[in-house]
Amino acid sequence: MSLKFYNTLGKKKEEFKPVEAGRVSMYVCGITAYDMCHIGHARSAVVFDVICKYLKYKGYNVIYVKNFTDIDDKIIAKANEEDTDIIEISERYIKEHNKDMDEMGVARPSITPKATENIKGMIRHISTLVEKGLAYVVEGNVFFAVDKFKGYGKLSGRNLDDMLAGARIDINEKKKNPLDFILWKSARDGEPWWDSPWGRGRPGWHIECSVMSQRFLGETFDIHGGGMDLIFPHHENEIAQAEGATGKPFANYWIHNGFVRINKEKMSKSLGNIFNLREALGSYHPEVLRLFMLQSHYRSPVDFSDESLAEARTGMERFYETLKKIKDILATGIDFSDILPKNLSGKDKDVFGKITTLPDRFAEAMDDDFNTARAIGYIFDATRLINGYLAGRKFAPTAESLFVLNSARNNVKKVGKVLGLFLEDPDEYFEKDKKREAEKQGLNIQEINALIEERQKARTAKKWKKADEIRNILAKKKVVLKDTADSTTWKIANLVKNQPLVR
RNA sequence: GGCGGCAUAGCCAAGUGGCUAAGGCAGCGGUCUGCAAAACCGUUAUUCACCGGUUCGAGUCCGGUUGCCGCCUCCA
Repeated sequence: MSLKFYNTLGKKKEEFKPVEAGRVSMYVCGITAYDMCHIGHARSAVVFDVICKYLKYKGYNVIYVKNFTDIDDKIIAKANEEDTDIIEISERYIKEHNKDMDEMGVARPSITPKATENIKGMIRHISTLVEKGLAYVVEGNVFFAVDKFKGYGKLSGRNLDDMLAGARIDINEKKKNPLDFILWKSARDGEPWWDSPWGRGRPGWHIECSVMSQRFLGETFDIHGGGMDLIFPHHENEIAQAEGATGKPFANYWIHNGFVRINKEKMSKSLGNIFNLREALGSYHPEVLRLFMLQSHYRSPVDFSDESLAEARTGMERFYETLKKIKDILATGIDFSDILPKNLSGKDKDVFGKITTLPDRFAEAMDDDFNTARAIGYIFDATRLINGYLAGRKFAPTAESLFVLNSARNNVKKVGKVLGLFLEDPDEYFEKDKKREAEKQGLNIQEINALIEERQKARTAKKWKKADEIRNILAKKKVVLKDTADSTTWKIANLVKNQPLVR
């Protein structure tokens, strides 16, 4: 099967052909380290995490580079505010970023370069552009001359004339063309600086990505990614810088993820609706957040709300309920090590046959522009199949059925791993969920357990009235009980609108 | 002003020329259960914003209309 995905450069889905067979080189624009991550950073990270994991799942050897921007106006401003230096600021937020992303189940990229570790490379690159006549120096600043690079605009689908006609370009006296962008900024007082052929200064924003990607991946590499907002000007400028210097194609494929909205509004600082990732992780299991994000296509906008996240929690519960049932049945310890697929018959054979197609269906969906939404649909199908098998009157734990359930679980977990889902032990998952929800809704777990214990006594004595009374008390607190023959488990129902997403 | 995207059931959401328009949530009916919960079964879009066109055939392609959104300034 061949992988196709949407290439922003060609504006259509294209078959993926790596530069070097069996290897994929991928660069994604990371964060500017000056503040805590929000849910939008998380979406981008999850999207490219899944893409990277899927490429590996397909057998590619993937080198994934994601940078940290650690020199920038906002970092400098923050450092001044706190009377410290940019290193301390960027190191702090890189640490926080890593902490959050680790919790989100985002695997660390192969290489995470920082801009300040690549200044020499940037200076060399800028020098090349100046030598080639693509850049010019004005009072210690170096600008890229946009009209000297004929491909300018090919990624974002613009042309210079149209852009010049646009009203919102800041006029900088030093620029020959208002669309020219800065490669090297001369240092102002109190700013960090590096020596360069043009005097003391620091790099412009775009140059770092051209230089760091090519340093680790070569002049031409496979995939370059980032958020949709980066298409213009950032990625357009990266192409101009890189191809201008080398004369060779830069990245062959460009992938851009869609944006996050909060209650149907754009998430932005001015609207004050930034959904902080640390807070999100306090309110929702990371896999709930991932499931929600991955149920939409990566290029579509995704709209966070407490309702939509509550729905995702319900969905995640469904998966883990099934995984829990399988776990419990497997715990009976019946030995199924001698069972072969050809020994199966009837329902066992039927379910086994269907469940083993899951990885193929998963790959079919993922090969089509990383269609995680469709892939998740197939996992829901598989879940219903397993639950139906388990709920059937004829179901009994036998060597054959344990063999089938074990295969089912392996298949679900195999594809789940690519999406970063079902990584938790089911009992762990529900324990964590209870704790998190109890805290969110101000409930005391000890109290709940005490009431359940009291009710259990009533139940064994068949005092149903008393048992129902306690059920009702708990129901008012959104505690839902689940009775089995000799015990009771519980969970907390979704309580939407109690907890505003963004305060 | 320029460039681009989206519009599919109550809600979310797949679907990019052709078998019955995935899947989830919510709802309803049933099975199971002391009662519940979960699960399962059944049910919920003759129709894909609207109007034309291309085609044997369109949610899917083309043109237009309406509505929503993003980028063009730092932004994932």
